[in-house]
Amino acid sequence: MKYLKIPAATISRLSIYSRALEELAQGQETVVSSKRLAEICGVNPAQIRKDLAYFGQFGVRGVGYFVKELLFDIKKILGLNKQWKLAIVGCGNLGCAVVAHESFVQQGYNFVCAFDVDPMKVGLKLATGITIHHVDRLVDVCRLEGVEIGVICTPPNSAQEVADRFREVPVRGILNFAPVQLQVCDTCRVEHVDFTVKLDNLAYHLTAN
Amino acid sequence: MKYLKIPAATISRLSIYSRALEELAQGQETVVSSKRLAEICGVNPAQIRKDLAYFGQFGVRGVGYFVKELLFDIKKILGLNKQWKLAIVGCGNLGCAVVAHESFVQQGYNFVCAFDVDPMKVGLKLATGITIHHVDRLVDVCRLEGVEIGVICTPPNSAQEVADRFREVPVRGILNFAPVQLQVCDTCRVEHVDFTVKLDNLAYHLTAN
DNA sequence: GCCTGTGAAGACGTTCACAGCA
DNA sequence: TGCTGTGAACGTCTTCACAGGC
Repeated sequence: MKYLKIPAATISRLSIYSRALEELAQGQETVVSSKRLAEICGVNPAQIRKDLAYFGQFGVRGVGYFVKELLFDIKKILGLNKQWKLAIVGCGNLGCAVVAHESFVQQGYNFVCAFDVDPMKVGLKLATGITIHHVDRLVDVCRLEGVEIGVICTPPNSAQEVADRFREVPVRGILNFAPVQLQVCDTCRVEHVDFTVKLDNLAYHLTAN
Repeated sequence: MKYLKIPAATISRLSIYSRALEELAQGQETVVSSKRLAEICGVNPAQIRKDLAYFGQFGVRGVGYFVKELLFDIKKILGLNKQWKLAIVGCGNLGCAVVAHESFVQQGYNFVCAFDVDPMKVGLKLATGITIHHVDRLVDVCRLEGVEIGVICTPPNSAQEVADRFREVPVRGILNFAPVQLQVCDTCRVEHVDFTVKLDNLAYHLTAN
């Protein structure tokens, strides 16, 4: 596996395919062609075959792909065949929404601890039962719990500080919801969920013509 | 303007540049070079110059760009020199977080109405003062308010239905937070904010080596 | 000397078209 | 016949390198 450089877009699409396959599996479908899957996901059939080809041969010529098998294989490629331990920082509406996000638990993403700066929130429990710690205890608690991925849902001006603490843990991956570019070291990967950029894209395209 | 096909990535970067310039302007900086701006945004300097070149000439050779002027120009390009009217559907944690998102108001994005299916929520007011309507009234209220962009924060299984209603309004842009591929007509543009895909990307890269 | 603006080169990703196989 | 797997063609985006101008 992974002999070649895999396009970033391929990984994102695998995630989409996995979601579509999950639907198909629930609908009792056993086989799917690249054409069919492509329609569901809104991509080119050749794209799907190429994406999969980076990782091996999963289909049967003249037939298609077995839904459950392919789903299993894609999840394995993505690293979803294990439980991930996550920490959330910032327990406002957004933080709560993220922790509660149903598809996360289902995919093996477990929030094992939560942090906030607000003394009023410290000690309270989130809906999932985890207790909110003060952000000053981030490094200790994350080490203790074996956190692998940090999620930042703080206001923009404290996001970098949080990232620095995550670095100290160390945490190897950060999902950042704050609208700022984070500075991190090479051993830490950041994925940025940026509402504003997406909205600006809409504004541009609705303005353009 | 817009003589050529503009790469989608260029538009997203303009949004990033605008954010960085906003920071610089607040820091009382009057001039910035493509090199400096590139460092802040984590891109190649030539990239910035190329991106801007699609829309005209904004800099001064030997000097750089005037921060405020460039900020103004980029905002105009993105269509942020007007107020946008948005509607939110789904007033759970995520919906509330989105409506309250500070940078939105600041950028001219105004939520003028809100909807939910839950009868317990209908009639309540959000923090910003807007009243929650039942989603059955979506088409009427959106027309009345002149909504231009719809934001979907519902669970995945009702997202398509909401998109269909938005189509009836009609709304020309949708920001979708639900983890499903929406089917819409050509005249409506969808931007998808997909947490799960981003997390899966992290999982993949933390697993890979 | 310094920094923008830009054609040309290069890297990258997607789509095509068909060989290979059930 | 039908659909996958894949080299080759194509198109797009990014980076380089330098001319142009302050």
